[in-house]
Amino acid sequence: MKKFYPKSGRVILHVDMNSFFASVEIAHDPSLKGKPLAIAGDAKQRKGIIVTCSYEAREYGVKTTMQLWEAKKLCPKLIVKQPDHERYRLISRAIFDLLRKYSKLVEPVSIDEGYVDITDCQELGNPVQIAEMIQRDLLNTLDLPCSIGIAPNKFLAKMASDMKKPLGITILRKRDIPAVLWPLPAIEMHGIGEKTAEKLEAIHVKTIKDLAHANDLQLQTAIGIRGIKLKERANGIDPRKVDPEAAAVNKSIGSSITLPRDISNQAELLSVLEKLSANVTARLKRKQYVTKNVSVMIKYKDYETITRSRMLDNPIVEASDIFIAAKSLFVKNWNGHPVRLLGITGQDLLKADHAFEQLSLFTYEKETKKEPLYDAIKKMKKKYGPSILQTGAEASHPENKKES
DNA sequence: TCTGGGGTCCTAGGACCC
DNA sequence: TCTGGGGTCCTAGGACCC
Repeated sequence: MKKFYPKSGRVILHVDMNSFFASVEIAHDPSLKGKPLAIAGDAKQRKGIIVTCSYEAREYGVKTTMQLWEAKKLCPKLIVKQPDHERYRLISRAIFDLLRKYSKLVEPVSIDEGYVDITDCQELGNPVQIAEMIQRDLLNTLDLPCSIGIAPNKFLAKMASDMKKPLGITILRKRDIPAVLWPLPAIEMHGIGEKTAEKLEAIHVKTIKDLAHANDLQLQTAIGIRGIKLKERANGIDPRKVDPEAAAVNKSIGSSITLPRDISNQAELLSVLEKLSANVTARLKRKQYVTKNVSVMIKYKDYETITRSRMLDNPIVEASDIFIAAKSLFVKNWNGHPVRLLGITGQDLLKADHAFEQLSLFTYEKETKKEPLYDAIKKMKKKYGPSILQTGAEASHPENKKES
């Protein structure tokens, strides 16, 4: 069989679900098939923006982040559904399970896209055949369309999956770069947004080709060290590995809400913070994290936004602890003006079992010197749940030894 | 009648230490 | 008697992505 790539090269797929939320709703309720459908929040709650929409809706000019009223003006027959994130998460899990049937090297990037390294999957077929199988499989078993990019690295695979939608399969080889990638405007590149595009424009970098050939020093002056990385990518260089573990680890977990109306009453705002604390706590616990840093975000009526954070002496996870930290940050930094949005984020996360090691040391040595270590451990278990791993100290306690 | 909510990564400046 | 140089940690904000 002919090889698509030299033996030394990698073969990476980027699988990108097409208008994911809308497609899930259509799969769930086939009567929506072929109709203009948009997923949007409740306009009365000031959340009326289009999150995703079906391709039929796109034909009317409906786009993501558009105001709902605007979309309805463009497409009066637009069907609108509120997002059902629970369902999307469930389906997402099924998608990645399906991908892992083809290769263990699957790295979810977001709820609806991920990379698959199929370098060592030759026995399944050539790369295009594998992509076709995956695409068919997703369509047959979950009724969901996707686009797939095939390339020797992540960046090119990502760019490739974007080129044909819906239900596309696109190969982007290194030798295709000058003809296929370089003519695109720089802002089309993954990693370049509006601001960066403007700065690049100022040094006459308008296309990906311009970026690929740009002067290093000029680039660095214009957009910093990132510029060099982006230039490498523009030249088709991207050594990042497909890392199945990467997505398994959270760096932060937060919860925020745009209030139904602007609020300047402190008691009301604090009660919102309390709910946010409970939400963050629930999610930290579900994923077995504790946090060493709490940050509060306040967006005022005029969209001015501040974030204030603080490192904590001890990692925490209880809603009451998070609320205390958030409240003190809020009270100290709120300027009294009407608030549009509040958010709380736990940053510097630790896995609860790992945090426990730190905590026991800290607590034992600094706070509860008198307390026997195994009593401290019992408290920790009560606080963080039975999921906490046994430690050497606990295992060696007489009470735990009689079985051995 | 003002773009939601979930994230990641990077940078710059100050504090502090050696 | 004006004071170098390096390193780490922490905080705030910016940019980007889906």
